[in-house]
Amino acid sequence: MTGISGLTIGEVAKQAEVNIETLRYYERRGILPKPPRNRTNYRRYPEAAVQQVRFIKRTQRLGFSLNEISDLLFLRRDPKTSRAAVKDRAEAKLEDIEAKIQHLTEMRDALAHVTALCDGKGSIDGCPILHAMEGE
Amino acid sequence: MTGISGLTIGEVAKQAEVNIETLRYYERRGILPKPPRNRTNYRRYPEAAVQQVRFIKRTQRLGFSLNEISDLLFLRRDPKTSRAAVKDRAEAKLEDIEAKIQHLTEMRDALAHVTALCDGKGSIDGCPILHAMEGE
DNA sequence: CTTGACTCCGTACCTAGGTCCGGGGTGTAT
DNA sequence: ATACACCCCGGACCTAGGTACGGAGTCAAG
Repeated sequence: MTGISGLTIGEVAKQAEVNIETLRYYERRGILPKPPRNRTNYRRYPEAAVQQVRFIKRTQRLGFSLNEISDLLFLRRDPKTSRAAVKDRAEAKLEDIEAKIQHLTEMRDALAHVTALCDGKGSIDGCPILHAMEGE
Repeated sequence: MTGISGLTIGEVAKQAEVNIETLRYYERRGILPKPPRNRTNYRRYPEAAVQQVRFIKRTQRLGFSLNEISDLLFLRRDPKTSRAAVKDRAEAKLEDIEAKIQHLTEMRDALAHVTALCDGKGSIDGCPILHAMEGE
């Protein structure tokens, strides 16, 4: 590596625990700022890049998509943004997640109901689970 | 249409409330049996096809993927299959769904926690939600 | 006999979030 | 100086479950 300081893509990947390809993908998506390049066109990331990637990953774990994270990052860059705007995003996402939980809970209940019909004995012929899936 | 009886793909699609393309897709996937063709190579479905498609859709709504449904259909075709085999699939799927609910519930709690940090007042600078997403 | 709706087929496209490939250049330790 | 790890890039590939396209053939009604 040339003397100029900064982290290589491999170092960032390792520290942030993501794949190198993921970093290049985020850059293409515009979700991670393009880092400066050295003499031989290698990316040289500032130390902060690791934190930025961790932010993305943490926010993803809270249920946000990359598009939504991108949106949050734009908000963050604009000093005119109010905290309420961020809070709104968070609350909307919370509702999203609750709707998903609700949906899965309904699926679980329906499936548990169907599963309970069967004592697990006998041949498939007349299987009450399949029967339930077939009929109304 | 030629005199030979049976439903056209459009009729099945309409009755089963799916897209025509979906029926052709299921056929390619091997999840819906290939129907006989008439003189001009049009598919002529038996009446039962509508029920078969509805079975697939209902089972999907219970959380099964098309591969898993395919698997269930193979089980159903084999008279040596025990009901226990079907019940096992159903219980495994139930666990899948419960794991998903668990995961989403953790996400929801974490996000609710973060959201509660913010009173929605003030500018984005120092926003406690973003702050929480940035730090540990 | 023509028109409009329906069907055929293979293939491409879509979302989301990456991951992998291949051919090339670079950095460094021995 | 040579081996080996690292980096560059564009583009293809992956899962899942479809949906859309486009050109050609067919059907039923008027």
